[in-house]
Amino acid sequence: MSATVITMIVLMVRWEADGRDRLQKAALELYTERGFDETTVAEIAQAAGLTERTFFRHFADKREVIFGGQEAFQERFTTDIATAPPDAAPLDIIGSAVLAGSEFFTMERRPHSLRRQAVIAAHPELRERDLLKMASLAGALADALRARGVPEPSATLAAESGVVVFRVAWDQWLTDGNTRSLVDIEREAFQQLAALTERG
Amino acid sequence: MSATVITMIVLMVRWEADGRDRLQKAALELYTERGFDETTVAEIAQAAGLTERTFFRHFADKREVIFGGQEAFQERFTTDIATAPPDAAPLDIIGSAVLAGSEFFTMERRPHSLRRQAVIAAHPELRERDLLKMASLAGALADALRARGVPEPSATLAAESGVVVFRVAWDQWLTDGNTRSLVDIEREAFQQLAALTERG
DNA sequence: GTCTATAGTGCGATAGAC
DNA sequence: GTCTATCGCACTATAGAC
Repeated sequence: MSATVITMIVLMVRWEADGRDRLQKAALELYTERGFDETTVAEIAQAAGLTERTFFRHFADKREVIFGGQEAFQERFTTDIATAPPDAAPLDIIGSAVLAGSEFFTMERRPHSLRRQAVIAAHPELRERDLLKMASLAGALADALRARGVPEPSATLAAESGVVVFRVAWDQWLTDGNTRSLVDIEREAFQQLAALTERG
Repeated sequence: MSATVITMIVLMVRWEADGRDRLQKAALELYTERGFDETTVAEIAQAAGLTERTFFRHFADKREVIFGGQEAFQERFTTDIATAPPDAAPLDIIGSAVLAGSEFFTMERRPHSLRRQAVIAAHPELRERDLLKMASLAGALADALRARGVPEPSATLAAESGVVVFRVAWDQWLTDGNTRSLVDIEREAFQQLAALTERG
């Protein structure tokens, strides 16, 4: 057994587990049970065995604790864009990127996503933050397109359209009783987007 | 002259002008000069000759003061949707709605929009709120489409796409040195959106 | 119009890892 | 010595309750 492993075990006894993780779990639980406004940061910290001050070392504010791992999330969507075929249409590049990023959200992850989404939907403050995260994703997608030479405003239009499809598909995926995979729903949504210019 | 009119005049003398309006003007000025975080609600209220308590009677929070008149804004976009031709494509209906709502923003209004936008862009808290307002507009547009019988998810996809075009065009409209009208830029952006499926 | 809870910040101290 | 995670205390401002 290496010294590092021993150290980790010692730390886990002292700190039980990664503080950040514990804070996120405690927050989701408390926000679900009592609601966002009725939960204080002190309560979350206490439930995680930490202090209020430590909470704010990990998360800039009370909302942010629900949106952990945004960097990893964003990276799943953007990594493949640089290596897409050089002559591909902007919306096709974005389509592949959205599908690639969404593969992570398997059916096993659906219950957790559902719990998280319920909390977000119930609190405008969290909905706001969610929209900002989606805007950040759109920005990252647009950046990746521009790096490939796609000019403005096409890059932004394609990126934002991709995020729209993701959000619409996401909501459908989490709809009561749904059994279809997220990528499946997204494929259909991209087709419906293209069909929008046809007469109804 | 009715008693109500006399009362209104007396009140206007007593309050100098509409309090809500003065608070908005003072807030925009202070947010521009000092920044959002460095400005307290007490300072805004004082600049408007009112108390802190009165500020919160008019606006739910410190951000909301920048987003006055959202209802009127939203209505300009949604009113014409019900009377659009019955066989029109969803995205064409939305296109007309966005252009109709945008006509309000003439070149004379551009300087004010520019000042407002600069403050919003500089402060993530305000950007968040702006995104929520845009989401609200998208929701209203989708509602209007559904009322016409456009099914989901087409209604939401079309509405969200329209708001994407509006936002992209809005940014271009406020770009340094721009002389084109907002609706002009939007017309082009809708075409570019349709062209997104073509190979680049 | 006054009172109060709590979100969020600044600065400093402690303690362990390396 | 540095770096990182934690806690402690004092403080202000927002926002809501009374």
